Amino acid sequence: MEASDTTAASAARAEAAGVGSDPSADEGRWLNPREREVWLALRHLLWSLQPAVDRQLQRDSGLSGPEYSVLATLSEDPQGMVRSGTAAQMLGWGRSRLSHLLRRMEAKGLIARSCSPDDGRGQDIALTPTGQSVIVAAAPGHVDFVRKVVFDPLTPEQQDALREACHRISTAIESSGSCEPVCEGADSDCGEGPTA
Amino acid sequence: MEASDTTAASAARAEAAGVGSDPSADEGRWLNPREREVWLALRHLLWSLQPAVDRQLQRDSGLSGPEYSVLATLSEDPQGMVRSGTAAQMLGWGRSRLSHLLRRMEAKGLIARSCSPDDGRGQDIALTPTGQSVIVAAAPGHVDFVRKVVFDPLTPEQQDALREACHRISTAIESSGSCEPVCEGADSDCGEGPTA
DNA sequence: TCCTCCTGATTGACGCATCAACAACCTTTG
DNA sequence: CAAAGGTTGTTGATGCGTCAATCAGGAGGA
Repeated sequence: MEASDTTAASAARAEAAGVGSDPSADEGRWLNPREREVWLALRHLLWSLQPAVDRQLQRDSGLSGPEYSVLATLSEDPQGMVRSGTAAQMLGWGRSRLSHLLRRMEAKGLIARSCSPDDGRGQDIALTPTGQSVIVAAAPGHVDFVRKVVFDPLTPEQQDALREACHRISTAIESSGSCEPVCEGADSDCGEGPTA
Repeated sequence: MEASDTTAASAARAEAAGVGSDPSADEGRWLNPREREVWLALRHLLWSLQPAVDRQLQRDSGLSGPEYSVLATLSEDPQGMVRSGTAAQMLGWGRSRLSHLLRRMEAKGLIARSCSPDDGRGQDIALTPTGQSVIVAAAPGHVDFVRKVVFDPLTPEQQDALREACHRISTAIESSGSCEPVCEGADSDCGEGPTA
């Protein structure tokens, strides 16, 4: 199984080595065994779910996870056309990240970029027919996969508990400072389609 | 908030566009609103927790997340020295990934590599004094951060529910095929120190 | 011994994310 | 109108992960 890193053994070793800080001071310090199991389970999920989703998309549709997210975002828009910055906000990404990705996706013929008529700085991102057919073909398999790995193994009560826990942790992260990319985005409603 | 991609609206649009597959056939199809909330919450966590942990480490200790994991793994070993392949297995990583990372870490003076005496192919990875002091200095802040964002906002019952949900999803992923890197690893016990 | 096969580890190419400039374009203000 | 300042988006450098190819060392069989 994976290495741990949050409990007491190596702390003792660390302090024995003479560099650790005061053992009893500061916060609650190391995780107890029960907490450690929680953390390991969560970290394991973190390390496996996203790659698994990406793999499924790549294998079945030739799309990377981020590419799917962009296509899905566009496909959900009534206009089928979104300002670059708006898309970045909807996705909770930085402009730079989206720009790099859009360049690659444009080269693949998945999306098209055009200067916005009303604001010369803006870029309108639109789905090409290719992109349209790719996302439409990819979505059902993606949703099936999510259903299979996330929803099928959990009871509705467990699902709700998971949602609540995720919310609480996300909130704690946001109020802890160390975030900008994901947290800056608006908390408006979001589309309803083949969400990545 | 983020784009969705797993529910019905864009499906309708997709099918209206004439490329979607049979609407009523196949599996359970799109997520309902409740499920969608669960999925969005989970995905939000996926997108925010790992980066937040990485940021904290980078800011407070100048370490990347993976670097911390490697140092922690080494610091937990009684010998303070681990075979490269063993470490890869403990971390649930591919050899290649670890090799690239070790090269960079060696350049920074965090770890040292030496050929294994008994098996000429093997590499013994050891903590340098620098690496030792870096991990010892980094661990408390890392654990504090994990405690603050994951454990403080949850009741013990919620923590257990989270653990259970993570386990179930991870299991589903593993039995769904699309994984190798994380899942190949042994499920033996794991260390106890400053787990990343 | 020599050949084959397996395993351990490295390398190079590529996709992707982040950060720090930078360029282009509004918009506000004097 | 013109200068200042804020947006919007792009670019280049760098770090990181994956994949496929490769090299080096060890183990078993003729």
